[in-house]
Amino acid sequence: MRKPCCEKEGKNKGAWSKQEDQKLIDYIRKHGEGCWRSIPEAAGLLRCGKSCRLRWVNYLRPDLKRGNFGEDEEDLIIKLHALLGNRWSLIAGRLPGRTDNEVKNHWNTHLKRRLAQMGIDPDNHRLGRRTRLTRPSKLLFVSNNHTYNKEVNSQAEEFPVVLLNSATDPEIISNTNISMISSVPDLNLDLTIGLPFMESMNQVCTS
DNA sequence: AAAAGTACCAACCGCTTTTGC
DNA sequence: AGCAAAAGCGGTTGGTACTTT
Repeated sequence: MRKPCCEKEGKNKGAWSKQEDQKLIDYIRKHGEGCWRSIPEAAGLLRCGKSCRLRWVNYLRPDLKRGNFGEDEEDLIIKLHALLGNRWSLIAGRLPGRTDNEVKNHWNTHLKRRLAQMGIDPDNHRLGRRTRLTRPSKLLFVSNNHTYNKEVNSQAEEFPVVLLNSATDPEIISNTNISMISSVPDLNLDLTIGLPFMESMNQVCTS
């Protein structure tokens, strides 16, 4: 049986009070983010270190943006999720002032549903069978170094970008009427993972 | 006006990874 | 190299606010 992360008897749980927040802020301003396990006692808090860290990282940090997500932020989350999956900390790292928890919550409550309504499977970012060929849409392919925009059906209806992340996706490309492939600004993602299907994408785009 | 349903998000839990000895 | 402790991460839960019936 795994030991609890810390001794929890006598510790507070649940929502943080204003006083607790202030104690943590004051302590970290004075001493910085040292050892989380020792912070509660040093700061005079009846919380475990883990809870303190979470409260600071997700809510109290001064560099947090808060508020609604902008369209550009949502686009970026969708793009990054297609590439990285549920790697929330990596995704949040690309969104200044946003936390992994915030990004995860926003994905689960807004973006996931939005994609599903568009007929896109939010888990793999692929169009569902029924919608694939019947709705005009704009597809965006992203690799480490390149992005490719593609309109399907040539009708200019504005759809948010769709990302494909599987080696089997070029099948979609060959089955649809590509009217235009154009380069869009590089995202400078600096990602280390490789996407094998991009080789065939390059062939499609240059032929 | 009240009850039921839904949406949102802060916080927790437990597993994995990293760090220090 | 191996172990334990600490930190980090992602999934899930629970409370609250809002909306619908």
